[in-house]
Amino acid sequence: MSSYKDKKVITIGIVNELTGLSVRMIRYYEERGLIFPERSERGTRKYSFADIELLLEIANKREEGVQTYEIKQDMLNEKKNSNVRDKLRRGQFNAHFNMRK
Amino acid sequence: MSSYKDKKVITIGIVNELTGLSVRMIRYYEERGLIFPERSERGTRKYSFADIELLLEIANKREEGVQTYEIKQDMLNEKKNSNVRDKLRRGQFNAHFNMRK
DNA sequence: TTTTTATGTTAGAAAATCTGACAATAAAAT
DNA sequence: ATTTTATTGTCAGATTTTCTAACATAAAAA
Repeated sequence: MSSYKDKKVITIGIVNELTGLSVRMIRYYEERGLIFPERSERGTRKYSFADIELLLEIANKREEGVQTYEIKQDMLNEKKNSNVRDKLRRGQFNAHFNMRK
Repeated sequence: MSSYKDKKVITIGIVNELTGLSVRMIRYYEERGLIFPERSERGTRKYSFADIELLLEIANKREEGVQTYEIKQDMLNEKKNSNVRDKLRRGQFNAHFNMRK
């Protein structure tokens, strides 16, 4: 279940070191709804390795000129697709499409 | 190679949360040579998930009344044994014991 | 042309960490 | 029985890290 990859334990300074993204940009991508760090008791941000990988993908897309808004849409689509795949995998695909037949 | 488990990216406050050990104790176990966090540029400690697991083991042994010195010796022995296993696995066992035959 | 996006920078406050020291108790060693 | 070592806690002052909010600017989009 909760693997190391998904545990939110990394502070923003380390994320900066690991991604090369400025602290400003890391916060901005949060503001734009691309990442969702947790917060400690008194408000300091905590990221996971998964977040870091995501930030690296975001950085790549940004270098290609893709805007944060589009990146977000892409991410939402991917999530939707993976949900569909989940349903397929669970054999609910037919159940869904043949409900009334 | 460098998996998430071994990357030193976690600050001592988070280690405290994750292990329940006081910051004082975490530093003390370092002083006693049981753990080896890395340091950031200006000196703040950075731990890995592996370090955290080790700290939990240390905490267990301490609760059983084992002293840090003994814990360290145990760890050194385990390392030695795993080295022996490595050599065995590499087929160097016989080479070692039959050198002069 | 006006608005939005994407960053940088700065300022002041708050949070987190560091080292070193002193204290106290328990346990071990002599 | 006395002395020493081990294991924590706490405190103080300094340093580092992070936070929010604001202002600035160039490029891109509308």
